[in-house]
Amino acid sequence: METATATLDARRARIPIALAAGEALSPPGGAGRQLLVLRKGWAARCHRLSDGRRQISALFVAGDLCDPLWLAGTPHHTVEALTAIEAVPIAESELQPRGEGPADLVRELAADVGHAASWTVSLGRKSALERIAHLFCDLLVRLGRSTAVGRSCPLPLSHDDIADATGLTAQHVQRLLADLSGAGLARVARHKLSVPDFARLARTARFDLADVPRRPDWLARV
Amino acid sequence: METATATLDARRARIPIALAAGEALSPPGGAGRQLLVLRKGWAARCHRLSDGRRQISALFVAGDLCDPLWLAGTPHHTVEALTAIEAVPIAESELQPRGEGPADLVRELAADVGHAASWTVSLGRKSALERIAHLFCDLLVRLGRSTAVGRSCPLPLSHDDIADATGLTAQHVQRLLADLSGAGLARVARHKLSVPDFARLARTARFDLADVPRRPDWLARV
DNA sequence: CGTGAGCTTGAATTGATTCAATTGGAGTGG
DNA sequence: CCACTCCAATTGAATCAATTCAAGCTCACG
Repeated sequence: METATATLDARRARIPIALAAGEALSPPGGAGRQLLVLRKGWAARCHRLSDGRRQISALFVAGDLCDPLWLAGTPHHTVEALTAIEAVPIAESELQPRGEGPADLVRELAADVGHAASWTVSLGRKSALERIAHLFCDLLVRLGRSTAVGRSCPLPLSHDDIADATGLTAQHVQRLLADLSGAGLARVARHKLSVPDFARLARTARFDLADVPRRPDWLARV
Repeated sequence: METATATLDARRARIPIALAAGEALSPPGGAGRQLLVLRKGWAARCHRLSDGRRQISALFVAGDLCDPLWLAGTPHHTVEALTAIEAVPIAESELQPRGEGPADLVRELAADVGHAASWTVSLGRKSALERIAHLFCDLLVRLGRSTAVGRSCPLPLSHDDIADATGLTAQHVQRLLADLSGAGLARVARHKLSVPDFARLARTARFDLADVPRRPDWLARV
């Protein structure tokens, strides 16, 4: 009983980490390997080639476990805050399944593998327009804005960010955003994404809902 | 003591699954979720878009855990044998960390996420030539053929397969293989890949060894 | 042998990039 | 309140990488 209370207190005492846009996130130190649970803001996992080309391989939004890749060993990438960030550290040991706990880190990571695979499909076989539409669908779903008919969500991404996530150039992104807007599929203005008809956007993106990992409840409670 | 022996016997009694080239692998039934450890042959995780476009998001070779994605839930992809296959089932429970066991499935999956990210970078930001070179480097390393200077490995992939893994067309793959061969970087003939100078190929591919998951020892012992 | 899948080659086309300005908007300081 | 700056967004033109379409070719296998 005392131990349980102590643990609870320790959790309540968890100190949030705050970062400004542009700063880099790194695995918090402390006993054992640690990850972050993103509370507020957006972050991106960035990879840079020797000649400067950049690719974003994952976007993190509030509620996401960040960064699963830190569990694999020496990171060869950076995680950059795209907006002001607030995050709380969580030890790997707290994420392991134990006793009655539903802490299914394995399922979470497997879902991440699936999510990464769907980006692979997008980058490998979809047209530029489909890729951007796919990205928007993915984000709407993950932000929990996909159940209503008229949908919108914040989109604190520059054209450069979108380009680096979709493997395009910022100029081409700009042209395609104009196309999407003209077709009434999606409109981006002032860091806000509006999608009048999600199903139609999903169809043009050939987007599959099953590819997006649903967030496990236990993560929100740590 | 008796329990340990029984477990050992059960493991020895594990019945290998054999499949011919072209057949589809599926998660073996039985108590609990099960995966396969590939013993012989090659397989590919394939995704198909509604209009027929195909993307390969992972290649599996002997020793690989196949398919981690089965742990995530309803699979929305297929795993196809590219050659004749031999594989043994393994229960998820056997892969969980327990007591003294080093069965670190979490680390394994995290490494898979990293591996997927490196494909994302490849597809998103590398040229067609770099992508193919990247694929070859990746395979050489995973097949354990990367430590010598003159290297070669079996390559039971058609141009179509390579194209679907790299997001290109078979015709373009053909032209680039000719280029690679002409540049003395890699030669493919009769289902065999030969690389005279791995370091040079890795450099043109901007390939990073750290992106390739090293196979944990315990997997070979199940 | 004959046959067909996979490989090879060429020419025309397209989707996306690159380069080069120009415009717009938010923030700063006078 | 207005100039000034800076960065992001927009637009156009030229170029390029990769695709598409269309033949042939080769060779492993029945």
